[in-house]
Amino acid sequence: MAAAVRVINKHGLSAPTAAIAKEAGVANGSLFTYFETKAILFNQLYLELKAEMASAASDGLLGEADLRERFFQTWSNWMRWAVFNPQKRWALAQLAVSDEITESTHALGNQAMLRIAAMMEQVRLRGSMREVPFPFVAAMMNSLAEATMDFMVRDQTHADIHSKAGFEALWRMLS
Amino acid sequence: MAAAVRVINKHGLSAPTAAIAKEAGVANGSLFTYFETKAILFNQLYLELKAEMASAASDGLLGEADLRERFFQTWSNWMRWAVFNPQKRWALAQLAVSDEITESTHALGNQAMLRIAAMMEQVRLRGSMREVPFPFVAAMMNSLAEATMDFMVRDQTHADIHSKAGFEALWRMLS
Amino acid sequence: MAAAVRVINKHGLSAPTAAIAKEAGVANGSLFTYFETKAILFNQLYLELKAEMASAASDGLLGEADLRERFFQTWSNWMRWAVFNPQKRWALAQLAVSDEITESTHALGNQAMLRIAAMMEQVRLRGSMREVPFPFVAAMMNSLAEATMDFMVRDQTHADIHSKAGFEALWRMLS
Amino acid sequence: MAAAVRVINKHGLSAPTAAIAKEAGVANGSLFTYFETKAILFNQLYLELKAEMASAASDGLLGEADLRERFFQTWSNWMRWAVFNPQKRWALAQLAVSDEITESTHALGNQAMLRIAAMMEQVRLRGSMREVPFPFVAAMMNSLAEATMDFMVRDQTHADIHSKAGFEALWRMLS
DNA sequence: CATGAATGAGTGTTCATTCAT
DNA sequence: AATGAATGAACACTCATTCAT
Repeated sequence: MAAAVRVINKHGLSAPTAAIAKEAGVANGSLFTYFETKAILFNQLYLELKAEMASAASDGLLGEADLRERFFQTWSNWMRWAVFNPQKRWALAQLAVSDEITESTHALGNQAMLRIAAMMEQVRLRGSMREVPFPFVAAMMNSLAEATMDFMVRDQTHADIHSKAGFEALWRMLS
Repeated sequence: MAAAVRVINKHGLSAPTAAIAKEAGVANGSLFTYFETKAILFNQLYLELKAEMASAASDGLLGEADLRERFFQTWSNWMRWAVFNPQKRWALAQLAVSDEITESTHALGNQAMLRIAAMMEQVRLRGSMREVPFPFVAAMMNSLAEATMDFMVRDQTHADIHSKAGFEALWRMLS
Repeated sequence: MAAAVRVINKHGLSAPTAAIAKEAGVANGSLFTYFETKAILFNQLYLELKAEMASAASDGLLGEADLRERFFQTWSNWMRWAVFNPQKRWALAQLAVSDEITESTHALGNQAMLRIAAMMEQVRLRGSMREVPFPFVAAMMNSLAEATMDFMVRDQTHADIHSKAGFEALWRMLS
Repeated sequence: MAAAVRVINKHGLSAPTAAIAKEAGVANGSLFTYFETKAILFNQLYLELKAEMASAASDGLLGEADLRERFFQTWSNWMRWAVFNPQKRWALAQLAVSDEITESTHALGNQAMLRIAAMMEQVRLRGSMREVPFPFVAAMMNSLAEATMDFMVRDQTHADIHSKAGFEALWRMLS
């Protein structure tokens, strides 16, 4: 998987399976012992990366803090993961838009984000977007997160400022 | 170009040039009379679609209305174009994330969005995001637009409601 | 023809007809008004270059001088032409080994060399190679000439010395 | 390699890799498992053929015989190889003038001829060409050999006579 | 289970030649 | 006669996948 991330960063999604195998230090064909298909490998990688990202976001949450604080901390974790794992993030972003990732994989991936989504849900239900369908709002949150990550990676010196700005924009949107 | 849009919707960006040529009703090699390279074709297509989208968004603007109204109308036009041209939008979205599209093409594409960006700028400068860099805010607007379009296309019955919800979320974010 | 020489020097014998036409300042298809086929163009070019080379070799011959002197002058002219027309010579050399040049073209090309051959013949008939078939000896002379030209072009500073050495080798061979 | 020789004889240097693969009884793409590139295949083939030719020439040399005899035997072997391997020789000749063969391959190829060259060198140093640069003389010897081979192949009935005539011409030239 | 050579369909691109204007 | 857009066969090379060892 780590090898796949590296090779995807070099070659995009057209990364040859042979290159991935080589990077992983196994033989050409061995890759297909573990993943019947390139598409299967990619779907699995997508889930793994999404899970890692979600888990990183939920890291070290203090239960007692108030909602905004906890939400912000989650958001910060999320953004930090992106900045410290640019290769993984890039691979994840590429996979997310690829048509190799099936509908059901996308659905499974969203489940990994459940804890973050739940937090957002609390904010949403008491704000202006209470009538807007949950998946729509979730998609918007995601898209703001993506935009923020992009900007943080591009301008790392002010990464924290951008992260904060992104969160505040999200919060305002949900309020 | 139209043929390319159709074939990209069928095959993704790995659409064979031969398929595009056939769809366009010309010979295999004729495609390369007009576009030296597949990448050149894609870059040009990206610009064309982006321009069409931007122009559709700016359509029939009433100069006298107040800012929010004019912004909303632009947004509505934008969203409507997406809903009525799902294939073009899909192709555009695919192209936007492709690494075949050069930096300079992206820059040129953004120029097409100048009028929309200018409108957003007016809102931004008098709101909470006045300190946030313009390109960051533009990226956020774009990402909200994308999310909204996705949702509208998926649930066309309530397209108008979603469009409105998307706009209001954007407005709140900028306020 | 001149255009063809230039383009052949750039691209070898796989020189696109389109490039030749462009270099000649005529349209793509016009080339085929004058030469039905690329092969026909090449055969004609071969003859033209060979004729030019032969004519250059025979230039300004003094009838009164003795055989060796006249032969040497011819040889010198020949070599000089090669050094001063490296592009033409290169094209001619390429064409000579190409399988696009027909047997009959080769035969015609040899006729252009008749005056040089005749001179060689005089030397041959009174020397050690009097029993060796004429075409064989002609081929040998030619091959020595080619080798000499190559060396002269590669080391132009001592072109004259190499030319002389080549001639003397030839003369010794024929003696 | 043998397949390549055969196909080059049929199609010239524009021999399709697919044809070579088929002739070799392997799949289209397998060829590229062994030779990354058509050019690499050709360079390698050139070296192999040149080495074979050189080795054939040096075959069964008697150390005791005098220089002229040994040189003649080498020459005879060389010529015999050409007559008995016309396809290989043709391929080698084509490759030698192709611009696919790199400078360094040519250099390596010449090393294969070292033993023959050394013998020639002995003759040269005691004869009229002692002042002429070695590579020039080597090129001349080669060109005479080529001319002789051509003639032998064309008129096989008198192959031996032509071979002898060629050698004597060379010897005279070097004397 | 691991290997890596073999496969062959598929791809972007080139180019000699044609032909309507 | 001149044009140059159109043609489509041809080609080198790639790569996911298989399978004998």
